[in-house]
Amino acid sequence: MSAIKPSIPKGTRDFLPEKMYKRQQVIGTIKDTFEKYGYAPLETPSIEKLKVLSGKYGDEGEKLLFKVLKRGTGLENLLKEENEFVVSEYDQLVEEALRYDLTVPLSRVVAMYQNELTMPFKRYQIQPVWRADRPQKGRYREFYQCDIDTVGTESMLADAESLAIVDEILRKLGFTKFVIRLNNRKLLNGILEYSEISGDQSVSAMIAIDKMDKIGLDGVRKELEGRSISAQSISKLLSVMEFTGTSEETFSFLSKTCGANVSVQTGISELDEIANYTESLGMPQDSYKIDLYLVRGLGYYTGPIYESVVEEPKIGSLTGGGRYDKLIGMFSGNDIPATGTAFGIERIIDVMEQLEMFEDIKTKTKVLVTIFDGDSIADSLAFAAELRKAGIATECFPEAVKMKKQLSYTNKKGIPFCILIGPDEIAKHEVSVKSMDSGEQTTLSRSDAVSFLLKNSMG
RNA sequence: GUGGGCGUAGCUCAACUGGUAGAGCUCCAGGUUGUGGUCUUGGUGGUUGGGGGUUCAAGUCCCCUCGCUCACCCCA
Repeated sequence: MSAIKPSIPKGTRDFLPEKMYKRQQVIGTIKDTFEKYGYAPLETPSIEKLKVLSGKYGDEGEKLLFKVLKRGTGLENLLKEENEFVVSEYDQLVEEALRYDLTVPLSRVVAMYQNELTMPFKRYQIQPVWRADRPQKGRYREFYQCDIDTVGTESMLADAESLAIVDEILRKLGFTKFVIRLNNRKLLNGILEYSEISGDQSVSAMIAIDKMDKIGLDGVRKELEGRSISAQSISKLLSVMEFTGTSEETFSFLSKTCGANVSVQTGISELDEIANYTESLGMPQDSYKIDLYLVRGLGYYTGPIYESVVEEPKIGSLTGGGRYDKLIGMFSGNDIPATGTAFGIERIIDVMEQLEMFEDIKTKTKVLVTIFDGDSIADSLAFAAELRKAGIATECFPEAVKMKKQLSYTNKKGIPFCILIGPDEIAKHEVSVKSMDSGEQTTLSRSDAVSFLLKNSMG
């Protein structure tokens, strides 16, 4: 038998049980919090029409779409030499693609089911998404996203709630050193207008600004120069961007310098509103900071934007989101405002592993019932059933092999207790309970054993 | 798409300037036929990613190719 060398596609992973327990723990915490705030679950198909996805993620994002080859294109015939295969239209080859994020599918859903959904529509969605980029640390081709979004309200209260939820979840998971960077696309646009940067140049400038945390202020300056933005604009832009201070100080500085610009003014008041609401919601005010350098992609954001980052280990953002008031309109024809945030659970888990924030769970089984020999199978199975009836996670070894082997299994699986039922126990209608931790073993009546295990294996 | 690093047992890795492929862990069996985790003895396990070249001789040098990985771009 010559085996195929087993492997999985790059950027994908298998999640073995020990890892799944960690993932479930994180996802469970996130889901519980979402529901506590009134968000309802939604799932959408893995594949979407290419038309739905394309044009939403910018040029770079477009390249990263996993496209699905249409059936019956005749492309297979390319393998036959005599066949000449010509495609005149791209969509002859592809009409579907794998979901790239959860926001665009949501927008599609809202547009499709407008009359069925009660607005404002608050939903959460936890599903895998796919991106065809080169994997690297903290970056995969298939990964899960957890999104919450509020659709149908322009209120900054919805944005503030997103921030509060991010803060609450990160804390619940055990993060202490994180910060939510907060900015506003309107504010950014206004600052660029003030700096007399417009059109293609403003997109270009935003890319440069976004690199701040990687290349520093001088690096940004060089980037801007390299992108042929006038010296005058650069100095005007950086004179604003350079400012550091508290939220209030930043707001008043911006009002003073470029507050005449309408976008700047709107941006500031939106952020100011958010700040007030988060405070009322009881969110610690040092959890976030205004960060004028935050840009967040170039797709569909129109208002407040935010992402949360940890200082160590060095990895991209853990969560990210913002307001996108125009996206749904691309499907529905009329604009429907929306805001929301995505949790990068892969990164959250990676970081939690690196910081050793998990308690290791090897199994959830509390008791293993051994099988002494062929004659005792019925007794073992019956007692296992009794334990399960009492709510104790119990497994029965599936073969009447040597005790040594059954105990070794129990030990390796990390199951805390095992039950031995041999001829002696059966005769007296008893069972022996062995603690794998201490090695202590006692023989009890069956009902005593159940209550003993109930007491010692819970919690 | 661009640039670096690395591919040897299931896993982690050795093998001096080319000279008979090795160790630890895992796994299996025994020491202990009703008892794990420690200890101890033995055993299984390889076309050195693949192909070609140089050489008396290649894991080692050269070329090609595939794969993994890190960084850039971009992003969760």
